[in-house]
Amino acid sequence: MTKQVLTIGSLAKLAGVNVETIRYYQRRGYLHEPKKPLGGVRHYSESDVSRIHFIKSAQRLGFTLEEISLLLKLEDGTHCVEAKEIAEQKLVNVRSKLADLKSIEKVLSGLVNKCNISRGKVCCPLIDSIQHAHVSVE
Amino acid sequence: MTKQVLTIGSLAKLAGVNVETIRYYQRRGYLHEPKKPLGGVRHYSESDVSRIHFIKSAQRLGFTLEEISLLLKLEDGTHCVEAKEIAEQKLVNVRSKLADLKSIEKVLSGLVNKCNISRGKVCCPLIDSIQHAHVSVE
DNA sequence: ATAGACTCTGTACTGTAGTACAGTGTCAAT
DNA sequence: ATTGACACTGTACTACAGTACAGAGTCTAT
Repeated sequence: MTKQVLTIGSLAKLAGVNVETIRYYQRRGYLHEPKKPLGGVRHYSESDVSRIHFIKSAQRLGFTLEEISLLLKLEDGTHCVEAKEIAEQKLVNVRSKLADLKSIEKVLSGLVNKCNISRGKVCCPLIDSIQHAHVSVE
Repeated sequence: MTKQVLTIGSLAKLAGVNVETIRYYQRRGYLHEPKKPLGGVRHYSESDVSRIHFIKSAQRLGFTLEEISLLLKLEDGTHCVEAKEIAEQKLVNVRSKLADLKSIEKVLSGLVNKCNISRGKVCCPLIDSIQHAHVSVE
């Protein structure tokens, strides 16, 4: 891969994001904004592509941009412990969401089933259940 | 339970929400706004408490307010099929989120583990992994 | 009658992660 | 030399689900 010089448009295409997203990341400080050569356009490089890939991968793992920006500050690789702590925290977080979703799934499929059972009745058991049951997710 | 007359404040307390939340629901049409007696304050009833409980329960099940408002329009219980369809759609949705979270969990715990293994090394395997692996959630 | 609590109305702000767009400038090809 | 495609700057808007607040009115207890 040659060390190509990229414009914001080609960077966006390579990284698979919108130009506006790049500008947004720059505004928020997640991505540096290269100096603009007088009367010209800014140049970007492969490392900007990597950085955006990093951000996008981390987002898919459920990190917020704020958390990702923390991780990016540890990027030099000498803050393993801190990075691990952030990831562990996130893991706890993900597991709790997972548990929530599991009980939601249970309740919802129960409701849908109830609906199947009482075909033909006038009163909707689903709405009724949400109405009166203390549907809880704990 | 006596048929008490409620002010917006006591309704809020009973339903466990903020006064502003009630006003917000009214603005969005999720809750009716009772006529105001000339120079007085609006009156609410138990049925408003139920409605808010319904909304809150449905939110815990992952419905958005928009979807809940659909369900509320079917409230009379004669639209069971429609309600069921909405719930089934939501179930599909929940299951897909569940699958996503499960793979996130897997990747994340893998990363945290990697970190445990390579104690003492300078380069952080977690950041490195997110950087180079094509961490994907599919 | 006056203080304090509550209500009403309307508008603006919050966070999260961007997207949209107007107006201007620059560049490359025809 | 002009057209078309980008780039730049700055601002405003989006969704979602509320929260906050100012300024006015009203109700209740003392």
